[in-house]
Amino acid sequence: MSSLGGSLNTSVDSPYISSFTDLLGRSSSSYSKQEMSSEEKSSFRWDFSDQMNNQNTIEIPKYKSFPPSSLPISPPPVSPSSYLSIPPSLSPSVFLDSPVLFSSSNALPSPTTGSFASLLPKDEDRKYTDFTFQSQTRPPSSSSMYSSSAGRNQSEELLRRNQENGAFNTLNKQTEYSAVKSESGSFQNFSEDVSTIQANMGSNSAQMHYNQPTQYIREQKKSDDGYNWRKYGQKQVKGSENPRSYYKCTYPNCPTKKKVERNLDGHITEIVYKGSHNHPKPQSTRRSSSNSIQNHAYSNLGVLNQSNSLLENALGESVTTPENSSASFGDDDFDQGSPMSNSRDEENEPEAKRWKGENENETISASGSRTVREPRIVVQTTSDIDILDDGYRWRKYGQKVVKGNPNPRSYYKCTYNGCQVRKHVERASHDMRAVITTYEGKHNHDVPAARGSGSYTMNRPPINTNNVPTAIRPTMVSHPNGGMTNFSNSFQTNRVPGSQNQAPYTLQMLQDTGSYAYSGLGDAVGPYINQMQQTDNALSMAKEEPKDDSFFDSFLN
DNA sequence: TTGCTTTGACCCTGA
DNA sequence: GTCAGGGTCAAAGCA
Repeated sequence: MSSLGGSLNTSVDSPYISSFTDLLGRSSSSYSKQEMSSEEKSSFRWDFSDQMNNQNTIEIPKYKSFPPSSLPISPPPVSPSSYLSIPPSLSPSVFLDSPVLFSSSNALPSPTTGSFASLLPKDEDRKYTDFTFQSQTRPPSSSSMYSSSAGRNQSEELLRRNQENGAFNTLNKQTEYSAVKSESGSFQNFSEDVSTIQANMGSNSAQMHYNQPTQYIREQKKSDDGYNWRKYGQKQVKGSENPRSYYKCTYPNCPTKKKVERNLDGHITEIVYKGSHNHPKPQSTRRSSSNSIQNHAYSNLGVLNQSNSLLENALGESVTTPENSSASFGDDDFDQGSPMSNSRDEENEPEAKRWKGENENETISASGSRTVREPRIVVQTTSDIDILDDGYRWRKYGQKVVKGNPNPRSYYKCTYNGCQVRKHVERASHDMRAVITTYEGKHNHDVPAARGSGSYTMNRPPINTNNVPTAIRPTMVSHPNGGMTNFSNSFQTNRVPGSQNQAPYTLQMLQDTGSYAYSGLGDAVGPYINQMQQTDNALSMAKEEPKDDSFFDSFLN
C-alpha cells in the first residue's frame, strides 16, 4: 500500500477513515463504504488536509463498513505530498502499538484500540515445529506495506551494527518471548508480519526476528509460561460453547490461577489470570499442565511493546515515554513469567479481586493496601471509540464475554507507572456502534506526554507542507479524571483534559513532525493514524494470509 | 505411588 | 427467598 520510503497513504480503504472522519466532525452520516464514490475516496485520499478543514463536506462510512476484499494491494503511485506521509525514520513502534496492525475484513475492531479481536491463526497443533525466526520465505508481496528487499538488506546491515554496538540488549528477551509465543503456533506469522513492517519501514530492526538465535527458541520449547499449573475444574459456561478450565499454580501457597477457554477445536479462546506468582519461575523443564498455553492475556500485547523496545534499540533511539517505559516488555519482567509481570510493579499486584472480587471496584495490593475504584460508565455512541480515546496509555490485559452482552469486554489498565486506573470497554449489545467504557480509579498523573514527543531524535525528511493547523484532538467523550464530558464530533483546539502541559494537537504537528506526528498527537489521533496505516497493511495481510481469528483474539488478551 | 485430569456436587454471589 | 451462573472442591479415574 505504501512505498518503501515509508510513506503511508491514508487510503479511505481503511475502515478507520470513517472513524477519523467521524472525529473530524461528521456526526451521523452512515452510509456504507460501498456507497462511497471513488471521487470521495480520491478526495479524501488526496486532500486529507482539506478534509480536516471541511469536516462536514464528506461522508465517510462508519467503522462497520469494512473494506471489501478488493482492496488495492499493490503499491499505488505514491506522492509523499499527497498522502499523509510518514517518513522512513518514523519509529516503527507506532505500528506495533496498535493491534489494528492485524486487521480483518470481517471483524470488528476492539472498541478501544481498534484491534481486531480475532484474526491471526491460533493453531496449537502447529506448536513448535513450524516456528522459526528464519522463515521469511514469503515472497515480497504487493500487499505488504512496502515491498523492497533492499530496505531489508539495509536494515540488516543497520541491525548488525546496532547489535555490535550493543543496541540489541533486549534481543534475547524478545527472542525468548517470541519463542514462547510460538507455542501457540501462530506467532511466527506475527513475527513475520511485524518484521515485514519493520523492514519495510526502513527500520534497521527489520531483521530482528530473523536473525535471532534459534537456541532461544529451543529453550523456550521446554516450557510454556514457565509455571506449573494444575487443573482443578472445568465448567461449561453459559453463552459459550467453549468449556472453561480452571488452573492453579502448583507452587505451594501461590495464589495464582488462570482460567482457560478453548473452542471445540481445542484452541484457546480466552485466558484470564488471577493473582500473581509469589515465587520465581520454576526452573524445572517439566512442561506445565496447561498444555503449552502462554500468558496470552498479557504477553501478547507485550510482544508488541517489546517489539517497540527492540525497534527502538535497533534504531538506537532513546524512547522514554511513559508508555514505553511501562508497557514495553521489559527485560526481566517477562522472565518473571507471571501473567502480571509483563510490566511494572503495579502490574504485579494480585488480581484476585479483579477476577471475581468481593468488590469489583476494589483491588488489594501486594502490601495489603486496598484501592477502591469508582466505576464510571459512559455510553459512547460514536462510530469508533478508538479515536475517542482519552489520552492516556492503556494496555490491554484481558478480555472476556460477560453475561448479557455477546460482545467481548476489553480490559485495559493504564500503563503509567504506578497508576492503578483501569477501564474496560465493550460494545453495547443493542448497538454495535455504542461502546460502554467503564473507568475504575483516578489517574495519579497527567495525560502522558505524547509518545515520542521530545524523545525521538530521528532525522526526518520534510514532508507535506500543506499543513492545516487544525487541532485534531477530539473532544473527549469521557475522562477518568474529570468524569464525563460531553462529546462533540467537532474538532477543537483543545487541550487534553487533565493536562495542563500539553500543547494542542495540530495536524501540522502530524505533518511536519513526521514521526512526531504519531506521538505528538497523543492517543487520540496517533492511534487513528496508526490504524489507518496499519489497517492498510493488515488488510493486505488478511487478504494475503487468511488467519484464524482466534489467535488474534488471544493475542489481544 | 504419584501427580494429574475429569466431573459432579457444592458454595458463593448477584439479580 | 429463589434462581442462575460462575468458581471451587474433592472423589474417582488415568497415566
